[in-house]
Amino acid sequence: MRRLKLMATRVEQRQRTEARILTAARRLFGEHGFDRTTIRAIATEAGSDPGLVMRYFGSKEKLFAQAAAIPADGPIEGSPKQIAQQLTAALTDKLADEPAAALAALRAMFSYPEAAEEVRAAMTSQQRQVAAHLPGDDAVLRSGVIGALTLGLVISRHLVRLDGLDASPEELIAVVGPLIEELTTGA
Amino acid sequence: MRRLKLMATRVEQRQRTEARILTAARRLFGEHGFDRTTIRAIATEAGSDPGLVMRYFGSKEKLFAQAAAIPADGPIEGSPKQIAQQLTAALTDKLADEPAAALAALRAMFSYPEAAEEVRAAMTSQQRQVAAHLPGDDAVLRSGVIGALTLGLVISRHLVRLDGLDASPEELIAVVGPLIEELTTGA
DNA sequence: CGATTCAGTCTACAAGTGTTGACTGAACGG
DNA sequence: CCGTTCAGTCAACACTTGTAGACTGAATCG
Repeated sequence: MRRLKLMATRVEQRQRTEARILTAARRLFGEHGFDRTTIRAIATEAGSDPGLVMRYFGSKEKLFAQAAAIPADGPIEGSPKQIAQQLTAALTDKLADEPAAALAALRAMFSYPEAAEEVRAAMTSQQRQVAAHLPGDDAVLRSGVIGALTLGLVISRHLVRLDGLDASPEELIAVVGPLIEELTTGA
Repeated sequence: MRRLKLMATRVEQRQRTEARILTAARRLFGEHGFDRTTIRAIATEAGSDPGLVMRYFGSKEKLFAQAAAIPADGPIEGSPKQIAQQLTAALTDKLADEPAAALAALRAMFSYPEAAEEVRAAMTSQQRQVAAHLPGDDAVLRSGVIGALTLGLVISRHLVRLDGLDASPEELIAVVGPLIEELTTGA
């Protein structure tokens, strides 16, 4: 083994660098949005080079697509009350920590059309699943309101940092949970 | 009167041109956000010239500040139920038409810090007013949720154009109204 | 070991940006 | 009527951006 302990094999090195770039990209896209985040800034934060970022990810748009993929929620099924519980649990997660990738997508959504489509697709898909299991002829509308409420809460807490929403996730759920249950059952 | 009927006095001409620029700015800022809207595009849409836009408004940021001012809602007062009614009425307006200025502020909010502060200020001010009139020791939290719900609905309807929220304002209010009343009274 | 691949660096370019300043002609005020 | 003001136009600037390509040296492989 001629290799020093600080060195690594090429594939390891490549993976590490790509990972560092992706992490930096998520953080910066999430903090400043798509347009205000430059390839140069990402490269600097990752301790790398703009040219390398381009070679590894092809373009700024492709890098964003990889960095800002929205993690899908689990499947939705069961009775309205069970669905309410699943939605509430998912919301608790979203309120608890700040998923950098989703934040990047959310922040970019309003200035970068592709990101808007990403968010739209994620919300529409979930909404359809939910609506299919709800009673009442306004099920689609009610599930849409659930989506809007969720979106508003996440944005208000993580992006706007609205006063009053900086409570613990449990306190928030104590207030919002009943609303969601009401929306699912249609009372 | 030497002046032709198509011509106008200087102040008239100036006011007209400024108005055309502001209208164009609102539309483009609202549609594409702050960064992706160029002074050149605004000038072209207004049938004017970039240099003129600069001379009249000083800078792109100042133009945005004038174009994207958020109209304040009326004062909030009365019993919780009255407040719920006032909030619901204000929400109906926001859902009915698309106020170009507010949309511009909303869309820019996530990539342009000054716009975020504008939205934050508007929401915080309203939230404080509301919370002061609500019962319960979680009044601040509940009024925050009202703000988040409102924000989520406006964004989902006008910016994301989520399926299911394209109902008439009355249908939407029929679903959301009870939630707001519940949040104000604290049931 | 010798040839090749490839991670990483550096420089340069073409396009687009906000912004400035000079210029033109018509409206204005005395 | 003449000098001044000012709306509107045009061309250029300084700068930043994404991106491409040449180059270097170490890891890889037969």
